[in-house]
Amino acid sequence: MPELPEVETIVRGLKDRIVSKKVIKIEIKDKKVVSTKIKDLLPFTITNVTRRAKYLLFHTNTSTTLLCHLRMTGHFHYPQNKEEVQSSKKYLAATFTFHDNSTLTHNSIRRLGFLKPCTPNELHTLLQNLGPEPLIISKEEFYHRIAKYQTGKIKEKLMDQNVIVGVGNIYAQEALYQSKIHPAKRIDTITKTQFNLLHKHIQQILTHSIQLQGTSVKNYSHLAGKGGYQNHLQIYQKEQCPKGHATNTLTIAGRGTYYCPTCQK
DNA sequence: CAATCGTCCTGCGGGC
DNA sequence: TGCCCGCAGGACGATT
Repeated sequence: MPELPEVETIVRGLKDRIVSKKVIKIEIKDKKVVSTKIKDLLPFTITNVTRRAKYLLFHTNTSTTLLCHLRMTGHFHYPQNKEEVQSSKKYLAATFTFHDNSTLTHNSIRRLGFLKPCTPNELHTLLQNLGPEPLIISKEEFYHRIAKYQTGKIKEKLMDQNVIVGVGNIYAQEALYQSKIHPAKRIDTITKTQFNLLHKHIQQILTHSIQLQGTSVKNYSHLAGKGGYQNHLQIYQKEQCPKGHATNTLTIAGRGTYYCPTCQK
């Protein structure tokens, strides 16, 4: 469920807390989620934490970078007291101990994500097919990248990380609602004006959500608590749209999709 | 070539 | 009350 704003919030929180810290010990509890090869790097220093698409990158003072994808339910804890230490043990995948004795845990409920070391080549291979960042892409490039899939459904391509990154199920639905575009609308029936509107709304929604530290539905929380954008959702999991029309649901690319048949054409 | 399907995984909610 | 089933979904590989 973490999409761009949630991952960005987590990255900023980690950056503030662990950059320049030296990792002196790693305990791995879930080998499926956290690769034991990370231990080969010990000891190492975190030199930066960055985001690309929905991936988190932990840069180190070695040539190896730790790559993490949270998938649905991955999260991090940087506990500050005994109570937080206790809650960081739930769904624990790994604990990193720093030279100052503070700890960072990686946790995962559904265990679909991963955290693993990558050489520069491996990193390049894993990330090379990703589309452009939605907050940087121009409206012209946005149009051209999507418009070539003439027969596809618009929501499908908004969520396709090879077309444009960072937008997942929640923000795709919100952007389409605000742009008054039906999520299953064939791409070749969408006008240039509608594309421009969609581009604008995606940027506005993602920016607003980053300001509010993301959307907290179900399992997401950033390092300092819950986000605030869930209070601004207009269509996702709503029975009525903001104008009071009854919503419908349908499945697109295997994902539940809410839309307003009155507002979205 | 693009579109669709199955897979991974566990918590949760509905139904009986 | 308790159990079982199916759903939730991001990304990727296999299949159509």
